[in-house]
Amino acid sequence: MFLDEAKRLLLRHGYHGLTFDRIAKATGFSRGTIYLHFKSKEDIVLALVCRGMERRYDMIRRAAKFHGGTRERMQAVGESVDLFVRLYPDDVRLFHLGNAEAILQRASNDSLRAFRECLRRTVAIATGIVEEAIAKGDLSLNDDVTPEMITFNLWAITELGHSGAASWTPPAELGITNPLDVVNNGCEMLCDGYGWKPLSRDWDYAETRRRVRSEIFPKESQKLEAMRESAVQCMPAGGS
Amino acid sequence: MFLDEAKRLLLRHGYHGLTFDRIAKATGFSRGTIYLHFKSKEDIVLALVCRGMERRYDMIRRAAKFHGGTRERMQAVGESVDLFVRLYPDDVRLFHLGNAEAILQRASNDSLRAFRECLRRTVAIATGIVEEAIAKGDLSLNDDVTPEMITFNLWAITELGHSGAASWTPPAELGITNPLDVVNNGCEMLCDGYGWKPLSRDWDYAETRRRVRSEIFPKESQKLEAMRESAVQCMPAGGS
DNA sequence: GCGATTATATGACATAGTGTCAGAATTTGT
DNA sequence: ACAAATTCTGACACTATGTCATATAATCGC
Repeated sequence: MFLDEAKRLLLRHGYHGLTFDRIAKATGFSRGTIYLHFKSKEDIVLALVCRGMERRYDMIRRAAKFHGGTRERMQAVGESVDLFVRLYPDDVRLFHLGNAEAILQRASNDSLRAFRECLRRTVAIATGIVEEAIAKGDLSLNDDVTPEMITFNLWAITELGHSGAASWTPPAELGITNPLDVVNNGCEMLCDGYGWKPLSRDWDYAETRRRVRSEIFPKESQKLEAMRESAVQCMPAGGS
Repeated sequence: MFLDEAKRLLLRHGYHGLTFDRIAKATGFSRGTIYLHFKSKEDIVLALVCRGMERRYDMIRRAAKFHGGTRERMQAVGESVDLFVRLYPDDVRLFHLGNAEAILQRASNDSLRAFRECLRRTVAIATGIVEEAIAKGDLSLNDDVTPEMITFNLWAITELGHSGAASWTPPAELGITNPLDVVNNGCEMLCDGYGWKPLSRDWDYAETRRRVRSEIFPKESQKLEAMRESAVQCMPAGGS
């Protein structure tokens, strides 16, 4: 498929290295043919982003069904994203790459709509959990605070942390050694700040995360373990 | 200057609308001349971003000197960024536009270094305040939490909130009506979560923000007021 | 099986932007 | 007033884009 080849080229050569000519050469079709499927190269990039976001959405949706308290379920959502980032770092890089004006400006309306729709659905899951927490009394907000605000802030920490993990400007260069831990800690502290019960000091959320992995994502966790092992075998003495 | 014209074109026509030809036409110089100053159009964009970031850095530095407790000073930093976003929304849009692989991939090493250096300096101010808070006992962190982590999470909320405010994908489309309030609330709750004293329930941080405005940014606040008034006069009945 | 219709694929063409460089124009120093 | 240094130019070679008349292949009715 065109998309797979485009993804390969994009990851290998970066945005400016992805051209219709190259995709044509690599797939054996002519340039004109590819134009029948995609309006522009930016359209291809956004299509790739959408494909990855749908996969992430599926994982988040599964996580949201975790059997536990509302804050545990939000934690499960966080854990699913963590897992996604570890399993598909390439997709995370694409998310960041695609979320730029240079791309969105030229993408087709259809792709753009699909993209936004997927984002909306994804965020809605989190907001649903917040609303449930309010309904159940685990969380109570001031009048000027909406459930969407909590989602947005959790989302910001998560998104920027993971973007940075994969490709952001000064990666771990200054102070941040493990972005995934930072994200987790930030979300936990933010929920504590909002007084979302049970607070982190009253509950072992690390244990919750382990349960999420074993109960909801056994296959994914296993795959991750396999990846880790093969990575260790590839470079046993550590990098530079 | 080339940069001013480039900024105008970039804001009006977007990334793909900015070309050397247009800058040349608009400034009266030839294309070749502009190439003597900038390696590529991406280099121009990054130079614009740097210019704006230096301005923001200056405001943040001034804010960090606010006379008050450590958490108040962090609040002052947040307020300075809030002010910056309101005063120079165009620059915020450029930050977001420039922070993309499509740009960074092609920028010159010099610009890139300047860009990172400015970011580092800016973030360092915040981290310094966190460290001082720890030293003074206003804040105490678990062993596995570093000052940089707090900075990073505050930064994530701020950056993404403001990016969204100016140009991000689903703007206020779903749930978020005033991104600046969201950012402020998120930072406050995050600090509360970390237990940074005095907690928001024990201190009137809205009053602190007012003091920051009048004591450190009187001119800027006045300018903002003037902008608000002229905006009201331009469209007195409100938009669609 | 066969002609007709529809879907899919092609590559040459016109257009637009990039980056370079030998040499022209201008400024500066004396 | 003249040479040296600086600044600027626009034509050139190149790469990529997006389009479209035409060719090829698949599908369908019979």
